[in-house]
Amino acid sequence: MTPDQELLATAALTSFRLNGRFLALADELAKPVGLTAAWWQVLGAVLHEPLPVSGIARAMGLTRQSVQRIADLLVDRGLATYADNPAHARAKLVVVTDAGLAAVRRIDPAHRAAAERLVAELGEERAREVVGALVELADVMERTEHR
Amino acid sequence: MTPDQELLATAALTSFRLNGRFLALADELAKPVGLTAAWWQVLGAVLHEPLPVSGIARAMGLTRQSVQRIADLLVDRGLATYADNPAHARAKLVVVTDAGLAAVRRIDPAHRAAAERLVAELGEERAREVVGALVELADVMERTEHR
DNA sequence: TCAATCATGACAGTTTGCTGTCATATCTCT
DNA sequence: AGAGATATGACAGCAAACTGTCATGATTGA
Repeated sequence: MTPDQELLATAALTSFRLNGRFLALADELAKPVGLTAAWWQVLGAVLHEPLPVSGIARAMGLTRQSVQRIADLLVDRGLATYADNPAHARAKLVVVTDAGLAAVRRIDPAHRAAAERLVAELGEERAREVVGALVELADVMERTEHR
Repeated sequence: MTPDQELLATAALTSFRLNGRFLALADELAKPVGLTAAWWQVLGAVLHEPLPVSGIARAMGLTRQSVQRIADLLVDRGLATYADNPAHARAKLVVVTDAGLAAVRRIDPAHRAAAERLVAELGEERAREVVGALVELADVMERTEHR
């Protein structure tokens, strides 16, 4: 493999590892509150502004169908509801309910603790650099692969 | 959310996005050769040295069961075989066959092109920094969360 | 205006990875 | 040597994301 290929391979394999760790952490944080990582993620996407399913999917880089499944489950559990969308008859808005908001709020202390642990480990400044690099890579991947 | 929480949330969401992009890219590269991203990954893990299923799982940060499933499929398709492991009666070694090696080799040109595109986009030096940051973050996550 | 195109949700089926459990092989320690 | 701990594979079931397809609501352009 060329050096460039090695770099890409390392990036990909590391991204897979990292994804696994973040998923595990999210599940760990969400579980005590009765949520899964996916549920938390969808709830988080509509905390500040209600969005239709397809909008959530776009924001998270997932397919409509995946998000639809989760959204239906959330509504079923009373953590979210579907509200009429003035701009679109079929695309109802996913809105967090009080119960959903309360659940997300209960994750907060553990979430904060985990965040502080991570930042402490890397140092404030390095932590920002590292996350910045992550964002830059994701942006480039999205721009590059889309065509 | 505290600034630390925001940073963790950004890192996690970006990691999910990035994971999706790398997966899509890997599938795109592997598909013309009749492989999936997961198959390619497992084959790649045993290209240089045969490993038992559990060893592959450890190397990739996955569970034994996931890898076992893929390995069985690979053997079924003749891309790998199970060889006796002198060190362990039950833990057979996964070995790439000629067909498996040929498949991986056929991915090479597209793999190289994709790698060059990515590095060109970021610049040689920045690309290394970014991947370094990714590795550092993954390492910290693994060290931090494991207890 | 209205026909063609696009966006959205619903439904079905597939893939991949996970957890849990069991039986057995290997290793460790006294 | 042998008991307990650990590693491994097999099997079953579940969660989450994907692709494909269809019907219908929105948008756009001639």
